[in-house]
This record gives sequence, structure tokens and C-alpha cells, in this order.
Amino acid sequence: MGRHEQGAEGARMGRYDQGVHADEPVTILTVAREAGVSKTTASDALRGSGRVSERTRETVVAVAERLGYVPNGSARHLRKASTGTIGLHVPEVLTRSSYYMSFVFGVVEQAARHDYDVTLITSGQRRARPPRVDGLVLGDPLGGDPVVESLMATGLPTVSCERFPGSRQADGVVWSEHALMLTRLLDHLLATGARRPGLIVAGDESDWAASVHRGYQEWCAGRGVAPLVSRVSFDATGDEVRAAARALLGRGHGAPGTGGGTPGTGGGALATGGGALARNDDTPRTGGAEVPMDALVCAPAGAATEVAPLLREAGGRVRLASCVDSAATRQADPPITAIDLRPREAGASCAELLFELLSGTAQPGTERVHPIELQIRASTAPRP
Amino acid sequence: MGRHEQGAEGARMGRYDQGVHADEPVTILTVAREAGVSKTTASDALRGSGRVSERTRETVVAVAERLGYVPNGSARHLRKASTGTIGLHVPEVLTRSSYYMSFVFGVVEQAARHDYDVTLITSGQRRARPPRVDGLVLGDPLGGDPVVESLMATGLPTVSCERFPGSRQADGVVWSEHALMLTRLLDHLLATGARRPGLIVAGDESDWAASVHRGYQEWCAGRGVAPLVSRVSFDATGDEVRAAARALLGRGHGAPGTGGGTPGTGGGALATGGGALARNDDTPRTGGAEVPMDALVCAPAGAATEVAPLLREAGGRVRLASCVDSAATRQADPPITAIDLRPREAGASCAELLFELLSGTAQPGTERVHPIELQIRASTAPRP
DNA sequence: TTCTGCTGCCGGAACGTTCCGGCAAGTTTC
DNA sequence: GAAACTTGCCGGAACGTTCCGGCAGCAGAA
Repeated sequence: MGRHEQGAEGARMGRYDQGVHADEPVTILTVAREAGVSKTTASDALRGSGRVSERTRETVVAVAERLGYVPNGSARHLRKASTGTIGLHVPEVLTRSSYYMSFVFGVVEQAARHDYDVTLITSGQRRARPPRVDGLVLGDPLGGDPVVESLMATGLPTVSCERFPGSRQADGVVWSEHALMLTRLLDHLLATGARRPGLIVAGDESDWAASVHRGYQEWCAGRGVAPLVSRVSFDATGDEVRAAARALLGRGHGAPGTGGGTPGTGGGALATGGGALARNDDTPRTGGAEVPMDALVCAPAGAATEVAPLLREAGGRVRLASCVDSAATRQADPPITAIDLRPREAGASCAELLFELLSGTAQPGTERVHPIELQIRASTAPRP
Repeated sequence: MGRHEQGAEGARMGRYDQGVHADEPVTILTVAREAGVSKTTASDALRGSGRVSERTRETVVAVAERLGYVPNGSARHLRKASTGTIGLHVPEVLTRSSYYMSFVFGVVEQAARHDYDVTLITSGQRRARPPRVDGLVLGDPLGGDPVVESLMATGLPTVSCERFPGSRQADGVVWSEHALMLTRLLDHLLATGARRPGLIVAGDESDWAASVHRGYQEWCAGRGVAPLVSRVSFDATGDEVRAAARALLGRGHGAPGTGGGTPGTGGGALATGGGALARNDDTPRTGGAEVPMDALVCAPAGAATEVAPLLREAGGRVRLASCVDSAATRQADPPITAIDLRPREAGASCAELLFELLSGTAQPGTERVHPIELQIRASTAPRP
């Protein structure tokens, strides 16, 4: 001791000035001395624990405020065996999607509200040591990602956004009703006069893509529409997506029955239509296998805007919608109907669930539904 | 003590299993006991400090390896008054740009290489306390951002990507020759037959935008081209950018002289052309104020792709280029000529400079140039 | 011999916090 | 009126690390 005896400090300039440049660190001992109590009482008063009279509590709080006391995180976490930090993993393949940027900010914002920091974990970096965190948020984990696997093996409390398409599941899951919302979107397309909506979607590594695909298949079965699907890779380029769209456009014109067209015309487009479901004759008004595509739903982020010019060139007959809303879809010409996944709120919801798991407020195994919204825009207006 | 006497642990399953689930925390005391030395010697041996014989050093290292010893960050940082974490700020306005996502990953990757964590700091969150970090990276700080101001006031070592357009400067700066590269781009446009390239650029809150604008003006002055500039807001929507493009397209057709056209036709497009520079008669072959725009350079990320359809409708006469490369420009149809800012490497470079500042290897005031590249694509091919 | 210096190792304190147990004084209970 | 309980406060230990100072043992110098 004796290194800083004065204690009385007074307010200083600036916003973070206290205790940062090391001329006079304000510890809980400084506060206690200044308030005329012991360090225990000061600690109790500030954290609302222990037994402290209201009067002294107010005094201590006032003094702490005045001195600009900021608790030392390292000391606190050393004592409490926690870190005050949560880890956040987002798959690097999808870096360019603005969805993840918003998601990340949602997590950071919510964590800040709980006075937690957020440490980013990328799939790229090989980690020599386990992350120094109290828990983990996994943003849309991809099945088979080795980093995700090892993160789950840490035993740390974990929340994933969408389910993990692997063997084990996170302690908490925040998911959205993508299949249901896609159903609404498809019904909307039907209502505007479309008869045969097609789908471009990525593979089932992501729970989200799998849900979208499943929702589409079930809707087709229920409505008696012959499915028209093209799978693309997860980080599909514009060319790949356009090739898939062209392949879908080319199908349905040929002979009815087993789907016609040339599967795999370009870019690995895999057509799955024209099966038994197309023979459902109860609802003859909707699209059988011989009906050409007159609406296209693009699942991957950014795919819809990539495809838009192609559809326009093809005559503008095909309605267009995206499963991921973004500035690009909002501002396209015409604006593109899309499902707003509300990524920022999704991130906040994941962080919140994690904190509840950490505090014991929520039980492991908790699942929460994150509401999403269908934004109907001009790209799916009825065609003249 | 006495809580875990066995000590000998042996290798375990999994990758992060050591010391994470709390059944048997392995501290430096465990290692010391197992190696038959004191905790001081163990610590010295592991960190290469103090005086330890080579023989015992090897023993201790081997034991630590075997037990999977991971130093407790909180304890270390409590003792050393550091945190093992750096803060990363990116302006929230620009969240949707994939540039920042890549930048962030670059920082995280480089930090991981130094065994540092990265904590995100957003402009949105109001911070009750100074961030618990050893240093800061500011990604393209905007002038007047209060969070940036207060971060700079912390006195923490700081590196900014691009200069801070405010009074004080960060301790380290990583910047790119945007003005020079724009000159190359404009020369390229001239070489493909363009006579009057226009520019859409955001305001001078960002050093990057200011550099681009300055580079354009200087190039125009040097080449005797009448400038044709439209300013948009930093987070310009597609509509705003398109309105700016339309305004630029409308100019140059009218009476020669003071620029003609209708300034501010839509979306706040502010035209600055037609001044004294346009009267430079030494180089009559290039574009005077009466020459219509035949090439358009879009500075804001994403602006070029938003404008592309408009230019196509207008006859495809106008060449198009972007100051920010991205998946969207690469994959556009036709692919758009763009400046690749190499964001991931920029982020890594910022982090690296910060670590050198922290270790004293680099001096405060260091500036480093981050190389960028011009990617020439079909959108600026010579017109028939 | 004694003094000095070097090597290899170690005990203990310190970093700033939380929390267990305890102690006076006051209040209720039987 | 003593026992039991409550209130308000406190000292000290502990978290796991780093580092200062010290202490033997040995070697070389005076």
C-alpha cells in the first residue's frame, strides 16, 4: 500500500479517463477508505449483496460515482472463476452476407447490456488454447465444421442460432419458422397469379437451408404443385446462381410427365421436380410438371439480386422473391419481396438466452422462436 | 489446497478438454508439484524468464504439456495489469458492407496469431465503463463519431485504418493510396475511350471518401477534364445513388459553359462541375463541360451494382467502375471494374501494427501503406 | 582465508476482487 | 432476564499469476 494515499480524486475530464491511464488506479479500497467503511462493505454496497444499511449503501455508491470507480475485470473474474466474455462464432464461408454483420452487432449490443464482452471466433484460425469465455454463441453453425465441433466439445454453455445439423445440440437454440414463412410466401405468390414457383436453395449443411427446402417440398405436396428445385453451393457465386435459374427456366416447357428439361444444364443445377406429387389431380388449377416456372424464390443471401437482371431479360414474366432480406433487396428495382430474418434481433436473442443459461434462469435444452417477417414488394406484384 | 492431490493426469480426449470443465483445474502449482520444483521456477521455466537450468526447463515444459496446462488469463492480467484483449471498433453505419466483415476477420485472425482476443465495440452501445483492452483498432473512423472520440481519449494505444478526420491522430495509421489508385482507374477509362468520367462519392466524414474525392479533382485538373461529381450520404440507399447517377447523366447535354443541367435533380445530388477547370483549352480532346458523362465511378460500397441496371437502360454507353470490390461487383453481369481494397489484409495489418506498438517494436506515429489493387473487368471495356 | 560474484532455485508478497465466518449491538421470544 | 435471532459491519483468506529479494553452493580473485 501507500502508493496512492490521497484517495480524494474529484471528477475528471473526458469519459473513460478514470483508471485508464495508470497515474492513480481507483480500487475498491480507495472507495472504501473514502467512504469510511471496510472493503467488504464497499463491495457489498456496490453489488447489492450482503447486509448493508440503505444509508451507507447510498454513501458508498455516491463515492464510487464521484471517484469514477471501475471494478477490475481480471480480479473479479479471477475470484469468480469466470471471464466476463462470451465467444461468438460465425461461419467464415458466409462472411460476405450482411446478415452476419447485423447478427454480430445484435450479440455485441445485448452482451454490452449485461456488461459482457464478446470475443470473435472464426473457423479460419486454429486455436492453440480453449477460448477464455464463459459461454458461446454459434451463428448458424454448419454441419461438419470442425471448429464448431470442438467448441461444442468444450462443455461450455452454448446457444446456437438455428439448430446444429450434427449429432449433439447446443444447450440453447434460437430458431425461426422458416418453413412456415416460406409457406406464406408461396401462398402469396399463388394469390398473385403464379402457378409454378421454383426454388433455388443451398445444401443441408445449414439448418436454415434445410428448413427452407423442407417447407417448399411440403407446400408443393399440399398444394399439388410439382416441385422445381435447384441446389447450389453455400457460397454460390452469381454465375452459379444464374446458371441454376436458367436451368429452372428451361424446365417445364418440355414434355409433361417426368419433368422434362435438361437437368444439370449448368452450374450443377439439380432438378428434383416431376415426381409422384405432380400427379395430384385434385387441384388441377395449380402447376403440374408441364407448367413453366412463373415465380422464383431464392434462398441464399444475395442470390435474388444476382438473378433479377436475368429474369428481366427473360421477359419479366417471372415473379421474384428472396428468403433473406437486405439493403440490396429493399433497394432493387423493382424492390424484391423478401423474408426479413431480423438478424440483429436474432443475435440479441441468442445472447440473452446464453446469459439466462449462465445465470440459471433458463434450463439447458431451452428453445426459443425468433419471429421473422414477410416483406411483400413490387417484385411479386400480379403480372399484367 | 488439497483439493486435487493426484496431479498426474495424462492426455485426455478432445481438443479443448483441459482445464475447461472444472473438475480438475490444472494451475501452475499443479505443474510445479508434478515437476518437483517451486511455482516460481515453473513460471520462469515456462516463460523463459529468470534463471533456470536448461535441464529443469525441459522437465517443466514437458510436464506442463502433459497436463495440458493453460495459464489463467485473469490471474496473469491482474498481475501484469494487462488484459490480453484488443478492442475493435467499426462504424455501425457501414454495417452492411462486406468490407467490414472481412476487415474484422483479418483483425481477429492476426490477433489470434499473437494469442490475443478481440472485443467488438460498436458505436451503438453506450458504454458504462472503458473497455477492458490493451489497445484499440479503429476501422475507418468517421469524423465526429462520439464513440471514436472517447475511445481516443482513453490514452490506450490505438491504430486506425485510414486517418481519423478529426483533430488528433491515432498512434498508428494504416492507409492506402486511394487517390493514386483512382488516378490509375481514371486513366484506364480514358484509355478505353471515355472522355468524361463522373464520380459518385460520400462526404468527407471518412478519410477514404475524402481521398477519393481529392484524387478525382486533382486528376481532372491535370487532365483538363471538367469534374462531374455527385455527393451522396454515407449510408446511401439504392434510390439515392440512382438519383445521383440520373442527375449526372442529365448534365453535360445542356448549354456548355457553366455546367448546364439541373443541379440537385433528385436525391440531393450536388454537382460541382463546370468551373474554371473546364475552360482549360490546352487539351481539347478530353471532356469539357459540354461533354456528356460516358463513364461513372462509384465510391460507396454497393453503389455500382445498384446503378448498373440504370446505366444499362440508358443505352449501355456509360462505362462503370467501383471503388470497392466485392463479390457483387465480381459477379455482376457484366463484371464491374473495381478497386480491391483487400480488407482482410488491411485488418491484419492494423492488428500487427498495434501489437508492435504494444511491444515497443514500433514507435507511436508510425504509418504504413496497405497496398490495394485495381481489378479491370468487362464493365469498362471499350464501347463499340 | 575472506571477499566478491555467479548460478540455480525458492518463499512470500502483491495484483483487486469476492465471500466465509465472526463479532458487537439491538430486538424479539419464551 | 437469558436465549435466540437479526442487523450492520468487518477481517482475512482465496483466486492464479508474476516478480522482488534472498539464500545456499560454488568458483575465482584478492
